[in-house]
Amino acid sequence: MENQTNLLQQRRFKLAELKRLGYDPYPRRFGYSHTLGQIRKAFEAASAAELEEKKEAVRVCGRIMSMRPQGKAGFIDIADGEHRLQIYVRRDKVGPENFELFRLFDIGDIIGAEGPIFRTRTGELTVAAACVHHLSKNLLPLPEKWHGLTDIETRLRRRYVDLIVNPDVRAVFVKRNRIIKEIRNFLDERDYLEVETPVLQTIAGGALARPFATHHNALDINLYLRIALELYLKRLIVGGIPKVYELGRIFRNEGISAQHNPEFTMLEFYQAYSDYRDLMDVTQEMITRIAEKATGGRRVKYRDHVLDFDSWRRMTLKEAVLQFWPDPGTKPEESGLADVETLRSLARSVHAPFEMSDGPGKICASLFETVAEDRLIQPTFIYDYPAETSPLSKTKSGDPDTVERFELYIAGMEIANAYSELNDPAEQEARFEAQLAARDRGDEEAHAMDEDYIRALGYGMPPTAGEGIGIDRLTMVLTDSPSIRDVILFPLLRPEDPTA
RNA sequence: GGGCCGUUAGCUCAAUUGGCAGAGCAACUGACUCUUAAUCAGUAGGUUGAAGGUUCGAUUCCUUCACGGCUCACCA
Repeated sequence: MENQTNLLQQRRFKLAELKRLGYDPYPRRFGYSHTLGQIRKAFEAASAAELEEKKEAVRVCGRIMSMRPQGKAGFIDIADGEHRLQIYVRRDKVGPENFELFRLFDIGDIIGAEGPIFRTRTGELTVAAACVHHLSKNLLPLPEKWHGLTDIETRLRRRYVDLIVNPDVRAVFVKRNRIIKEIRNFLDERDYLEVETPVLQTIAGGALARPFATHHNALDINLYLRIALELYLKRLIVGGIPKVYELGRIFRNEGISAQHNPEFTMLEFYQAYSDYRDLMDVTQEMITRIAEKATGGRRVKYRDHVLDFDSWRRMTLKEAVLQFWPDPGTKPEESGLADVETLRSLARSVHAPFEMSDGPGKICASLFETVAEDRLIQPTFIYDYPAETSPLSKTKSGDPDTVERFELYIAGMEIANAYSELNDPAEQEARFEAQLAARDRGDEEAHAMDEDYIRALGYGMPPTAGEGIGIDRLTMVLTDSPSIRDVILFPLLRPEDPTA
């Protein structure tokens, strides 16, 4: 702590020196001629002789990343987070007064420089400073230049420092932005209308999850932060908007892990006159295009795997259970996956969790998660889910226990979830009643009754299919990121210990 | 929430069985006008995450707590 105080004092002293010498320590603006990227683009190809002939003067600015002083001269590297550029400062070029200013510079300071572009003997593109400017002071020293900042906790808590010293971090978030832009392009081209629906809701519906609770003072009502976008978007389908989407933050009061952050970004899109099979085709086209645009190809490295977006698979949930069954000796017949007793003994044999109150559908879903989910590395649609776990989905014709629903798995993670939307208000009401019964039995994540949503269906909703895509997880897959924290700039952490 | 692991200088890391807390970079002073992990000489920097305990002596062993990582549970 003492040392940090010393470092701080030294830098504060230099700040005072700037003032004493008549400089504004925090000037208001700096007019630059080029960004560092523009410098690279404009001059990277030019030879030393060409640059020498043109002597093109530039004004550039950025943060000092390293300094190599040499008595009456010195080199500094500045960076803007993406590009670096070397500045060469000579006392006989900038003059004694400006050279004194240069000598007050610290690594981490924000500075400007003006002068002609040239190449050093070693070929490095460099600004030969005619004058340097101090733009902002670094009081807290940056991490060292070799190992940088690696401590995960510090990187997340001080993401600004992480971004300064770890260029890969910025690249991830640039790619995340490209993914989101490409989603909008894809949907906008196809005439989906982007909308915004309430984050604050009196009933947190559309998914099975525990919500965050809050309170509105003037109305004196309890509210929840939304756990899904679904029910409002389907109200808009009722309202006659046949293709609609929202890209927004949702909030779930659940555990935190490498795949879960309490707030995360979801795309949900709905289209009338379609069913879940139509959405599989749309999804395959959309995800393949995004992968290609964001990564430059259809084969994408993810950890130890190469994901191939040219070979998608489709299989039912039951087929997946059978295909990935670990022990040939106990491998069940497909018919056995409908009988509760058989399912219970199968679940015990592979240590799949279940409750005695669970029906066959729920146990079958548990079997899937235990034996198949991790193995679904290549893009795979798993379809036909048990009705028990899907209160908003339409059942398959002739099979009331199965719903028209699929999930997309990539790299062992659930990336998307879609279904043919239940649009029969009477059946929807009955499904909500069944969820209320589950809630009474202690299931905190069971869906709440939403009378207004039933009423909306009462006005008539066309046959509709809808889908949610987890943007954070999709970004993980396309940026080779092992943790969701790598693709969220400021993931939720406990507050720092104030006594530390 | 459970289990395991971690926390030492601003950053990255050492420290023998429990026996003087150290290095590199950053910083400070000096030298150095084409360096790029610049170089050379010197200096300073520590309540070892916090609080207790055992001990002649604790970075090291024990207990509790804080924060983080991995993992399981839950979920997307």
